[in-house]
Amino acid sequence: MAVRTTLARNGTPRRSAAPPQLPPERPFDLTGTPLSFTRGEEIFGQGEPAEYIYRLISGCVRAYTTLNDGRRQVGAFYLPGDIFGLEARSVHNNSAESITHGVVQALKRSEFETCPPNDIVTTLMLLNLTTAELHRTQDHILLLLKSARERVIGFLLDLAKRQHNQNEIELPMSRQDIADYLGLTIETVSRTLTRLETAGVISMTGTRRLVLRDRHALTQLMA
Amino acid sequence: MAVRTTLARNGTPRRSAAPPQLPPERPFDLTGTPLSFTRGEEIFGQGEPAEYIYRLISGCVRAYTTLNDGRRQVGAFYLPGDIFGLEARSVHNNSAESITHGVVQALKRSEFETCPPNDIVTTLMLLNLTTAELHRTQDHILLLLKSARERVIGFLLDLAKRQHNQNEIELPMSRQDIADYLGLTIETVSRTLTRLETAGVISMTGTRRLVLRDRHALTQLMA
DNA sequence: CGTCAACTTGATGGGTCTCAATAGCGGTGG
DNA sequence: CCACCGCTATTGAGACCCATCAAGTTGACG
Repeated sequence: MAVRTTLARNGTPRRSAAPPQLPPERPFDLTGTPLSFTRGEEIFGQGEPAEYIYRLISGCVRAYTTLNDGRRQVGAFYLPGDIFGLEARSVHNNSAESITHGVVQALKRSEFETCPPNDIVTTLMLLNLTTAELHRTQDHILLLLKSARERVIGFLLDLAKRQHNQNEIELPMSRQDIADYLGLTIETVSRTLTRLETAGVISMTGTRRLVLRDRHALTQLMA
Repeated sequence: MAVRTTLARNGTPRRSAAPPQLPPERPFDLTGTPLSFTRGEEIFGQGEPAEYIYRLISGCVRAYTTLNDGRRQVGAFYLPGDIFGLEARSVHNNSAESITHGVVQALKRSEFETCPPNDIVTTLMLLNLTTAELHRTQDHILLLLKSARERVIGFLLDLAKRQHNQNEIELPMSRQDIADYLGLTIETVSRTLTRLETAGVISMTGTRRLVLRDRHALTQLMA
């Protein structure tokens, strides 16, 4: 079995902002207290009580699970505008870390989940968001069934769509992050990118930056 | 890439009971009109409007997605007591078929989702159920990352836990179903079961029936 | 007992992992 | 400004696991 991915990280710096103070009874249109995080900082950890839901304002966040054999599975990358932390009931079964410097808004669950008057509207919104997250996770499963090339292409196309659907893509995450998201090794990710570039369908304009040269060919290669 | 799993099934028999008539405004403790399904019958299909949520009374149900290349991914097996159809927003992105003869209760979403007085309590329950389904899906991803042996063992242990946690397991589903759930081929599933039996940790007491002989060893093999 | 589907078993090849070395990049200090 | 360092990414060679193709076996049912 595969045993090599990112093992337990060396140091996990702590939160860099004051604990959140949110105005009560205001759902997602609120301008809650922004929390600032730097590269590699943990936003919440596996096993911690799930008091908040988060909306990403800027930067990029990875949600991941650490397996008992030390491997890491990245469940999702979140980009500005995305809401995360929904998978939790009472405690988080995921960890979330900031990949870049970034800002998130935190929203206290207890303040709109249980009792009226916030009631139905917010809870239905939560339900919709959670259902959307469920869809994302199911799509992720479908990606994991495919070949390495298809996984990488699927990842790039998804990222392009979420980054204003342009052909220039920023990769805020490392190769290891991508590999752990796609269930591959960094070597396979790297090789696959090289082959795609050799084939002329993408161009690497930096290790964390690339251009989709031939979207039609890319979608063809997904078959 | 893998291209061989179950292709589009030959015939899909239609529903065998009258359209559901549910007493309005009663959530999950209701005794709704039971619908009867036979082996291979479709309960709902990809793309159909998602009017109902289902609770399985007896039998076994598979939820699956058909990919454009003809492959099939089984997302979940449901056993008596399980509630399914939650992944849908307006239309189903999954199909659900009865594997055995079975009975389900259907519950109309529109009757408790939108407006009071059913409001908060039922919607919160829906939210909890959907979150639980999200967890299941995330666990499924973790299973798909492992080796064939680990996937099969994980599948068996999960099934045992859900079947009153006894050591005798019924397999209501075919090898193809298991393979499509685990992202393997039927040959690999079959071989893996044979090897586990040779190793003495399980005993096949029929093609659809087996006994866990050594749970400790099985959990060890999961690492 | 014959037929068909489901399952098992075998031989082979390919895709990805593993191990290992090299190259590139960003930061820091002389 | 450049040399050095550490970390990340790339590239290569070999091994292994699982898919594929193909044949045989079992079981259900008329």
